[in-house]
Amino acid sequence: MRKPCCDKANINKGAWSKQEDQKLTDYIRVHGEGCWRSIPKAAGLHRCGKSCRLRWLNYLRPDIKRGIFAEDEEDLIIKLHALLGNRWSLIAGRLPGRTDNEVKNYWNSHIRRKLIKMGIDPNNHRPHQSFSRPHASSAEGASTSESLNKGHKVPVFKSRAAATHHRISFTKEESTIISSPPLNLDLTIALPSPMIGSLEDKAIQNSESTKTLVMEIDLNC
DNA sequence: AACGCGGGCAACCGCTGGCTC
DNA sequence: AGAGCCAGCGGTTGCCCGCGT
Repeated sequence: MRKPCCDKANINKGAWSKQEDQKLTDYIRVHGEGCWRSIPKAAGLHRCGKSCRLRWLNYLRPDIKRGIFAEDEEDLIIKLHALLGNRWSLIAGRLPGRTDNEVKNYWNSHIRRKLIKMGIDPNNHRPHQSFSRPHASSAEGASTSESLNKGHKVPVFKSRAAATHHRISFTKEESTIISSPPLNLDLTIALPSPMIGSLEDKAIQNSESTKTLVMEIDLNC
């Protein structure tokens, strides 16, 4: 049995006060991030380290972009979700100033609903009734990280892409998936391709190497 | 005006994987 | 080799607010 990450008796929970935010911000400005476990004590906060980390990363960091998502950001999230599944931190990494929590919330509250309305299964980005793989169809409602994170979903639809170039760095794994059949980005139905299966396998084989490749992708396709 | 309901968001919880000893 | 620690991640929860009745 693992020890709790902190002494729960002396720990504040719930919403952060302005004073707490200030203490954490001041501390990190002076000492920088890192060693979250020791930060609460050092900063004079009655919070657990995890809570401090979350507050900083999702709310207090100076480079966070807040407010509504632009259309091109939304398009990018959809495309990346088709590629990466529920790997929110990876998706957020491609959206400067956005946090994984924000992206996740936005997906669950806006995009997911929107896709369902359009008759697209948000879990596999395919139309609801057809072409659903057995393991994917079970994901309706509660999708498990197992089904989404480990199995790579292949992009089979496209949004009305904002006609912009995005300079994004991808891991080898991601770029393997991207590199061949070109992203069908028009919310149209793509027939399952044997090519795609082999690419998925290839991607999994390559996943050991996380060496990042920097590539330009043209989202106009 | 009061109430219920649903959406949005911040925060928590528990698991995982990497690292160290 | 394996046990323990830690940061990071994704899923889930709970609160708040706006809207409809």
